[in-house]
Amino acid sequence: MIQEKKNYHHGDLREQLIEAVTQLVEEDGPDGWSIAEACRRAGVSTAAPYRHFQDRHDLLRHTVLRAMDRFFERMQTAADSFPAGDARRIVALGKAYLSFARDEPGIFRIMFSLTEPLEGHADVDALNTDAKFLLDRVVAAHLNIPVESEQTRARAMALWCFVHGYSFLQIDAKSKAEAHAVPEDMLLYLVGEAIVPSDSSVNSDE
Amino acid sequence: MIQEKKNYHHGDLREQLIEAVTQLVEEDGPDGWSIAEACRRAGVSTAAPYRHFQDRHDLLRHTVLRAMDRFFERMQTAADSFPAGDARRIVALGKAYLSFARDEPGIFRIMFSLTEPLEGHADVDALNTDAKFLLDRVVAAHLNIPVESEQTRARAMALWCFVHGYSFLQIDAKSKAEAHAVPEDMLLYLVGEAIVPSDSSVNSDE
DNA sequence: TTGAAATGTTAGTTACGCTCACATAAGTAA
DNA sequence: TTACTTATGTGAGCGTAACTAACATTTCAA
Repeated sequence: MIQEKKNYHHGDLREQLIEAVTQLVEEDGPDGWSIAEACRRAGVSTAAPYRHFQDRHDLLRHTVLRAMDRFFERMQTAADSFPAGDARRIVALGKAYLSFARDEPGIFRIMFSLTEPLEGHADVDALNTDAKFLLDRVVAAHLNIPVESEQTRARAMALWCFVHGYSFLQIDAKSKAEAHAVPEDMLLYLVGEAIVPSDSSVNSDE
Repeated sequence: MIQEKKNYHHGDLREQLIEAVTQLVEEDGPDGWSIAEACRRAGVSTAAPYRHFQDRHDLLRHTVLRAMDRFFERMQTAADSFPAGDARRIVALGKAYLSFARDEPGIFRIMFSLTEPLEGHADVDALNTDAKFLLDRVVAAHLNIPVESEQTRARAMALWCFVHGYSFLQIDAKSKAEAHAVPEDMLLYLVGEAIVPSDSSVNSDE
């Protein structure tokens, strides 16, 4: 994927640096990457990146932005794969979240470690809001209650937290037997049923 | 707390380095600390730590071990504050988890970021197992079903994941309005009721 | 008392982040 | 074309951090 430059001008350095960092983060861990190594992979000097990124942090931020695109894309695809109200839809969303965490644990960690560098960035805020709304709509449709109710927000939040926590615990303890003590599907359906029951017994103003 | 050495031999360097790192991690973020800065605070040269720790990673690992002691202590205290079966017991546990994350977000993040460096270390494994058992017992007592049932393990795991995820999301988005969109107590009781219902309608072999 | 073990220091190596002055290429207007 | 501007890359060099090696000081125990 990453090819060294042939001419004096690289032509695609900005993108390839992001790509290189994306790889390095998975290979060497969230802290194991360096601008220097990314430069080696792209075949440029260590001063070149500063024509495209302000500093180390800025490069990482843009790498995370790319990752968030991929992340949200998966969530959207999962949401589209089942009709509203279908119990499998929520599980599919959870699994999309989980599978991203498993596929890209390094960048996943960084996505939720960076606070200040992403704050205020319109892109990320919009992305977050989109994801939140997506989940709210799914939950509301499933429970057949208004999107703007407190019940919807609370239950969507509960699901979000659960999947987020489960994802983290999974990638932290990947090889530990403990992680698989409870069958995944059982857990997902148990939580889904508990927080967003199929029989729609939830009242929006309860 | 941290006092510079007066004599040639510091006397308490090992502990003070851990203390310094603990502080630095909160002040400058999980990646913002350095051996050099910790040395400055302890008043020793930058070569001194290597008499007590193998390398940077080793120092961090021991810092995390201390943090885990504090963490588990809180959980234990919370568990002891209410009798078995009392609904408030589970909420208290969740709040203890959450309050640690809020009080020491830096070290909290590191606790769950380090994978390899802690793996295989008997201390940490034991600590993790203890915490897991504690939660299992609380859940089993509350539902009045055996500790060793799959229902117990699954529901304890679900609670664990939820609180873990909630903690992370909280410290990530501390200043964001979104984080407080749902009242905390409402969320905790909603999830508690959903996963571990008070009316004990859960059958251990369902 | 005396030698070994523990614990600290100074100096030096390597790697990285970053900047500066300079080089090369690409685009634009005459 | 030519000439000017802008974009993008290089090499050299600075400061800092992790780590090591050789040496110094203290403690402890035989």
